[in-house]
Amino acid sequence: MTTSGPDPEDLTARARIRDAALRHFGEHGFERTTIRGIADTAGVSSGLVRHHFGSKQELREACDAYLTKMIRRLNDQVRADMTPDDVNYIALSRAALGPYQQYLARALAEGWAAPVFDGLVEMGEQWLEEVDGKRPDPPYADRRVRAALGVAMALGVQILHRHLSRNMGVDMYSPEGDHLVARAMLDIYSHPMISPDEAAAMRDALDKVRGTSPQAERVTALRRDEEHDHD
Amino acid sequence: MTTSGPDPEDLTARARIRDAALRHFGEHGFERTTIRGIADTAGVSSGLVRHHFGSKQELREACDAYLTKMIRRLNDQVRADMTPDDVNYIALSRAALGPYQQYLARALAEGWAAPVFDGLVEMGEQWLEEVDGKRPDPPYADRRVRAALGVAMALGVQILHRHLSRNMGVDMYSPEGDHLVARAMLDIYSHPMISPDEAAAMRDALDKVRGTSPQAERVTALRRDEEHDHD
DNA sequence: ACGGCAACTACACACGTGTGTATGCTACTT
DNA sequence: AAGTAGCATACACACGTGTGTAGTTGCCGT
Repeated sequence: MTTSGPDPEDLTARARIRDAALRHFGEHGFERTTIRGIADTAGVSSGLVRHHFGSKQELREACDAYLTKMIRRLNDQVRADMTPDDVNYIALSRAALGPYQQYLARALAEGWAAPVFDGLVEMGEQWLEEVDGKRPDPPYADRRVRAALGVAMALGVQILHRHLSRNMGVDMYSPEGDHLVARAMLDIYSHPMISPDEAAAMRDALDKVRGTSPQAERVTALRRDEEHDHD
Repeated sequence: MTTSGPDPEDLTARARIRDAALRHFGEHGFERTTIRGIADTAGVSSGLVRHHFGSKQELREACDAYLTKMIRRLNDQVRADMTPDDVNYIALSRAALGPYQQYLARALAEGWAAPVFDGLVEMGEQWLEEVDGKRPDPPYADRRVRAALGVAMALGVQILHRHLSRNMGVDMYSPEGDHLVARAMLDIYSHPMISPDEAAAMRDALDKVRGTSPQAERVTALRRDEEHDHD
């Protein structure tokens, strides 16, 4: 559909604009991104951006829709040819999202791209459905909630990549950084951070107190302190 | 220091502005936040904001510094009176950050507030130092990297609270939502998502291939597909 | 060949917003 | 009582940026 661009090898202008928007939104966020900037990288005039996508808002929604479709396709594919020894579908997802990770992280952090998030949750849910069978004890919480939390945690790593890179000393997206992250993630995912008995105790405490906790006083005390010394 | 405001019960104007800025930045992000809006909620004129803090940028940095100091104090306190049965320092941190969670999440997602993040990593590192002793096997990765990843993951939940609330059906910051999240988090933290043997296999694979993986082809295939059907 | 439609551009407008400056006001000091 | 320093306000300017509109090119079907 649509006509071919000046060079058949190249993408159509509309696609180029979309890609440029993806990059700009991802790198600078929605607000700081200018339509003129997008048009510039796409090699078109700013008016054309408006011509194809009605407004800045609609352009972003188009980006979301594009990624949503991609996620859904990825979902189907994973669901289709998932083999037992191919457990680290996480790595596959990350690789597939590839250049759009940045945009995805930004958009999600800004509260948008809901369908994308939900798609990921759906994937996580399917995965949990399979994994839950191997568990001896029943899960504490609803599967969807756990899936959503898992997705949010995984995305947190992407969103905060700057801070992570700084703390690691190497860029997270460089080969070394990626390797480092993968190793650490593997370690985290394969080891419980809380022992079963501790967890049980905390669960009891959680279901019991529910309202005011002994920590509340401490917190308020902390905040009172801080008000005294000069800002 | 500084003079007392019109009402000694109230905070000084400077503090009120800072708090208002914290709220505005947290709710709407840096770009969408206007100085006039902050001044409005603080009950002062926009000029006064500029008078106290030089510019919008400096105001944000002041907010960061304020939170950094608070985090550091929290760090010290936790380090001081941490008792064995008081493992869930996470809940304490969350409670202490309280109304600033929103700001923190936004600022970190936008790449700022580096000292705050580093402070949290430091706390996580200390905690890991204690926990690592109980482990039978040596960790796969550097402690700081694991701490940083843990912090990023925990913060991801805060940053993506909107999406989580939507998927849970209740507001994450409501009592019910908080309870739900706490339960699920407890479940996640107390159960490894990957079994030890799987982890070992994946670790071997990870250290081995390193370069091109069999997934690469699949991914490119995925992306090729998507280029054909009309946008 | 020609009309029409879509792709694309250039230009201008309106508005929000950060920032600068001049001015009034209050409270404390000597 | 007067002066002075800090607190607070109002007003105006400059600039970026989203959006609207008119105009131009080029391709395709009849």
